[in-house]
Amino acid sequence: MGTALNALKMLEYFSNSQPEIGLSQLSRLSGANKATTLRHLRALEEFGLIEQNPMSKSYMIGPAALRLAALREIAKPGLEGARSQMRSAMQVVGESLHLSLLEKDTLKTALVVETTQHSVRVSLDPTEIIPINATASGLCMLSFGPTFLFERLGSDPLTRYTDQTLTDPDTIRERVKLVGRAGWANSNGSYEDGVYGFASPIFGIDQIAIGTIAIAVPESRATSERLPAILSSLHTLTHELTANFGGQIPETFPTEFHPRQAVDSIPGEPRNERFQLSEGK
Amino acid sequence: MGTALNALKMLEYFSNSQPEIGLSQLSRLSGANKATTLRHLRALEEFGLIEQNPMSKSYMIGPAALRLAALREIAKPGLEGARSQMRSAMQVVGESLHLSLLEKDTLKTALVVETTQHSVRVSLDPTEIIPINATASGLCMLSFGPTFLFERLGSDPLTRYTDQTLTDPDTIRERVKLVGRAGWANSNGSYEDGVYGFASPIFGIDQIAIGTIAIAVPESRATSERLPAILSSLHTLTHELTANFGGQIPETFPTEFHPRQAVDSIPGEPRNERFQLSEGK
DNA sequence: AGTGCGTGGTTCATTTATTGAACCGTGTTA
DNA sequence: TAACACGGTTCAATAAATGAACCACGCACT
Repeated sequence: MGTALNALKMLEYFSNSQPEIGLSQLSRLSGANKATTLRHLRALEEFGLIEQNPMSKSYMIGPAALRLAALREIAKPGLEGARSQMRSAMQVVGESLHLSLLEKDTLKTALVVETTQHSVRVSLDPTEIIPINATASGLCMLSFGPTFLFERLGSDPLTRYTDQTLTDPDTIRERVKLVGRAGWANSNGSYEDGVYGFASPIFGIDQIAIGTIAIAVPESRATSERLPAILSSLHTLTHELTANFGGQIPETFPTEFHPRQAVDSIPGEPRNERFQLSEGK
Repeated sequence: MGTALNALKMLEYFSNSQPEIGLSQLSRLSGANKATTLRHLRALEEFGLIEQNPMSKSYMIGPAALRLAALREIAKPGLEGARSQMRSAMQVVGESLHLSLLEKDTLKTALVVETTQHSVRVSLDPTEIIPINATASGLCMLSFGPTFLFERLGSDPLTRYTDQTLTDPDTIRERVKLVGRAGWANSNGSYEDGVYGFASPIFGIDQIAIGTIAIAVPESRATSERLPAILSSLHTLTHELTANFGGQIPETFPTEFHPRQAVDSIPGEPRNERFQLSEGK
């Protein structure tokens, strides 16, 4: 059941590393018979979603993809799509959300959705540049974003915002490693006192983060029982937003987010009803 | 025959003016049964090429389009695709081809493919800005491009390049009208003496020209018997390149190019073995 | 309240297109 | 020269797509 879908699935096997695929190879990859593979390719080709290299006889994604993408942008401009996804996530977790995108070499706020459920909320300036050393989003970007961000860490002095702010490049590198394993990052008052941040990456087509999605929780609501809900929202947002922007999640990316994999805690603070984030390390 | 293709054809009905379509309406548009329409949409939705607005229940192009477009750019970057299409056209007509794209408000050379079949050929400087009043490409752009180009015609003085160059805005407007009906434009030595130019538009997603494709013929080979071949090459190039850049041909665009619809001739020159371009007017 | 119409979506017997093993011709490699 | 992998084709068997009728819902107009 679902011939059309099976045909479309042929498109899944094209990737950055393998933009052209031959008939037999695609037949092997998809597990379908060579004849059916060919039929599917022909159908896709007629529509323009597949193009055959007349020399090598191998197949690649066709120009119709561009037309559809342009139409998509009309139907749902990138940020509009992101906004509605963030809104529905906001309904679930009841906290403010914050989408930032990497522009050149700085992480900039692209979209803010504030919670409508609480009067005490984290309000963020939408014009702000996100400091890479002081926020969960920044750690995420260092871990999943372009390597140059990580490499030149510490070449410029890191600004201190609160007494929790990380300013030592080496400790930041350590945390970034943990973020890479966990898939998400958190920060506790390292940018603004009383604000707990949780962030996960949004990937581009090349499986490198193009931005982050973050949930900001005021200290008063930062109880550990709410953490699983936050993380699961974050996880689905990473997938939805990556899809929304036309990106691709790396295969190595965690399939779920574990509360115990937090990278930041409040040193010296006794375990209490607040997030106990680093006990599992 | 071709279920997958029928499913994909559902995507054809989405447009700038109609980015969201409901089930019944799409069923009517496509002529397919409502049940099959729904099945197709479901298949496309599962792949991500269709997304349903949960509120209005109507459908729109999905985020997978963006992913595919990004893959397409990897497999065949826009200009690379254009180059190979121009090469094969060059093999057919045996003349130099010239792709220009509108950048801001000037028409710039993007790609030049010179003929390999003749030693006498038209060579074009690839860094050149194409004067809109003196070339076939310019006339095409005025006719099919953004309206502001046409509207502010004559607000700046028009440069004269040869004694054939058009510098009077009113006569240019007259020619542009003809080009709009014909679908293609020609120029005879209005930019450089001895060069016959033939151009047709390349359309963007909004059915407005984003550039032009031109064939440049040296006077020595400008015989009228070669005109049909040139025009048919131009016509297929308009379609291929428009597809290559993800654009869409307007419904009103001519389905073929007629030699008699030429807009430019050599005033005063007797009819001879050269192109007799305006005799049909 | 009721009536009619348009909507999105479902059902199931009928029809029709999809499927895949085997096959062909060609080019490459050993 | 022989074996192999490639792209592509054939055709009987089969499994999937199809569409008329139908349902439930919402809305506008009497």
